[in-house]
Amino acid sequence: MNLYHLRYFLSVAQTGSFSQAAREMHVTQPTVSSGIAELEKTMGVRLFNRGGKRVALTMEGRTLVNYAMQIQDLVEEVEDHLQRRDVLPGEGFQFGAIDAAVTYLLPDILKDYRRAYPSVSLSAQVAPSRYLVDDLLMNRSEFAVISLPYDHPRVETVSIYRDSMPLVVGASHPFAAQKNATLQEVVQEPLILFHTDSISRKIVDERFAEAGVSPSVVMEMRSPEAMRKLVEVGVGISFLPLLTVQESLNAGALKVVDVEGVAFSREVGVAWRRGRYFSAAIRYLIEAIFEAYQGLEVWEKKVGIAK
Amino acid sequence: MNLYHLRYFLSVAQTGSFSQAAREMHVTQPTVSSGIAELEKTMGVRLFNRGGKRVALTMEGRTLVNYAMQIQDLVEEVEDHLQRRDVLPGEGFQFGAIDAAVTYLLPDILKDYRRAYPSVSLSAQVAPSRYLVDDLLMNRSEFAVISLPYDHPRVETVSIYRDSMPLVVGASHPFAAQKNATLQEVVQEPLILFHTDSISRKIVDERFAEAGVSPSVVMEMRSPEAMRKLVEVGVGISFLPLLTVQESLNAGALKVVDVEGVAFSREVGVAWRRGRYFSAAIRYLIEAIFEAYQGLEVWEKKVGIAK
DNA sequence: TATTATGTATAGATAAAATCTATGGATTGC
DNA sequence: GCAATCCATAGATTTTATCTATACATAATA
Repeated sequence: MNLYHLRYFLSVAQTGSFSQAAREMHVTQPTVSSGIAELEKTMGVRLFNRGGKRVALTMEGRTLVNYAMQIQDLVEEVEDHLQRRDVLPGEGFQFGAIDAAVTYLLPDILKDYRRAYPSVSLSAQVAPSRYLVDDLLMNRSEFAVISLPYDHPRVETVSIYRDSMPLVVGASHPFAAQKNATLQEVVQEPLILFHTDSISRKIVDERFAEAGVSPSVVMEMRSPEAMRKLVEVGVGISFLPLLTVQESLNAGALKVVDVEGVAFSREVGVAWRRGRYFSAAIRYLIEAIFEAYQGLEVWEKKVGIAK
Repeated sequence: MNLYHLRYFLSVAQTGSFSQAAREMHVTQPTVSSGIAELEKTMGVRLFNRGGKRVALTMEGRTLVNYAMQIQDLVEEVEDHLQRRDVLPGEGFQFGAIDAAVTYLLPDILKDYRRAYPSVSLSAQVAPSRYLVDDLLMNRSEFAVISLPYDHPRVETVSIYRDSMPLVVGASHPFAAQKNATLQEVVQEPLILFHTDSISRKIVDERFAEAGVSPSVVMEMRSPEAMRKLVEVGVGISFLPLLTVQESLNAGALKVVDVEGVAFSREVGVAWRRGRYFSAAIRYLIEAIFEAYQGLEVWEKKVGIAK
C-alpha cells in the first residue's frame, strides 16, 4: 500500500473518474488505473464498479475512503508539524546541569524558556559533571551544563561563566578576622573539599601538589550546598564557588579569606556529544544560555550556524 | 513518505538500533539506513542521534513515532476490515425495487437481513422498472427487483417469481357475478392500466394488438396500489398482479374474472448491471432473495460462484 | 443506427526507487 | 590496543512506478 496510490484513490472517489483524477494528480490515466488495481489486489476487494461514464465506489471502497482520509490527514499533519519544528504537547527533552547551574545560573533562563515553548516539558538531571557526561555519551541527555575543563574526545564544551573559588570560612573562624592567610596555615585547618570525582577538586588538588603541601581533608562531598552549610557552622573551611556562597557572604554567615599565591577558579560551560543534532526547541535553550552569559560565538563556530 | 520506511522507523525507535531493526524487518541494514535517511530528508529534520551503541530519538523523532503509530494502526485496521469484508457502521447501499416487491416479496427477507448485517443501512428506491434500470446503468444502485422481461445489452436479469395478472373488477361490477368474460366485453369497459412505461402494460398491450382490439383506457398510472383502490370503488376494471390484489380478493372487495384466451402474467426478477462486482453484504441480500423464491442456480451460473 | 467523443484496460518501454553486496570509518567493550 | 559491533556510503541489481501508444467499451450525438 503506497501513499501516492491512496491519494489517487481518494481523487477517483471524489471525481468519479479515473481520467479526471489523473488530471488532478498530474499523472497519466494508466498510472491511476494501475494504482487502483494495485490497491484492489493487495486488499483483495474491488473498490470501484467500472462501466458507464462514471465509476462508482463499492461498499469496500467507501470503507477505504473513510480510512484513507484519516491516514492522509495524519500524514499531512505530521509533515506540517515537523517542517515547522512544532513540538507536540507533552514532548520534551532531558538535559544535565550541576547544582550551581540549576540553582544560580539557569532559573531566569528556564523561566523565559517556558514562555517560548510552553508545551515542552523539560527534565533537568542534577549531578556532578562526570555523571552528566556519561549521560551525554549514552544519548540520555541532550546537553549538560558542567564544570570545565572537561577533556573527552567525544564531548565538546564551551565556557559560559568563570567563577572564582575563594577560601571561605565561618564568621566565627579565626581566619575571618585576619582577612588573609598563607597556604601553610590553610593546610593546618580542617578542610571540606569536593569529592575526588569533581573537576573543582581536581583544580584544588593540582595546586596543592604544585606547592608540595598536603591538606588535612576532614570531609569530601558532592553537594556544594551542604558544604556551605558545614562551613557556616564551623565544621571546617573550604574552597567554594562564589556562586554558591554569595548569599551567605552577603548575610555575613561566611567570610572570604585571601590566600597568598592562590587564585582558584573554575569555569562553567555547556557540553554536548560531538556531532550531535539539536532540535530547534533544544537549540533555543542552549543559545539562550550563551546569550545570557557568554560563548555564543564559539558555539556557533563549533556547531555551524546553519541547521 | 513510504509506509515501509515508516515501519523501519518505528522498529529502529523501538530497538534503538538500525541493525536490529533490519533483522526484525528482514531487510539489510543499509536498507534501514537509507529508509531513515529518506524520511529525514523529506521531513527536513533529524530523527535519530547516531553515535554510541544505541541511537536515540530526537524530539522530532518522538513526534514522528507518535504519528507513525497512529498511521500504522489505521493501515492495519483497514486492511483487516477489507480482507474480512467487514462493513463499517453507517455504511450501506442502495437497491431498487418495484412497489409489489417491497410490499409483498421482500419484507421478510429484509427483516432477516437486518439480523445478519445490523450495521448496514439499506436504502430502497421504489419506482417502476424502467427508472430502476436507469439507476443500475448509472451505478446509482447495486441491483433492482423489477418486472421482467427486460431486454438491455448491459443488464442481466434472473426471474424469481411468476405472478399472474388477472382481470379484476369491483365487487359490485356486473362482471363480478358472471365469473368470466370475453375480450370483446372487456374492451367495452373502462379500463385502468399501467402507464405505458411499464412492462406489465407492454404485456397487456401486445395481447390486445394481437387480438386486433383496442381497449378504452380511462386512466393510466404507475401505482398498482392506487389502481387497486380505484377498481374497488368501481372507477373501472383492470389487469393487476395477483400479489397486489390478493388481500382485496380475500376481503371480497375485488373479484377475479376469467377472460377467454387471455392469461396475463408478468415475472418479477433481480436485475443488475452486467459485469458488476458485488460486495459481500450485497451479495448476501441478493442470494437471500433467490433462496426465498427461485433463481439461485441461474444467478450462480451468471455471476460465477467464486469471488 | 452509425459516428464521435470519452473512459478504462493493457502491453511494452522507460524512469525512478528500493534494496542488496561490499566496504570504510567510528565507537564500544574487553 | 584489539576485536566486535555499528552506521554510512558506493555501486550494482532488482523491483516498482510511470509513461506512451493503443485497444476496447460505453455514452452521447447526429
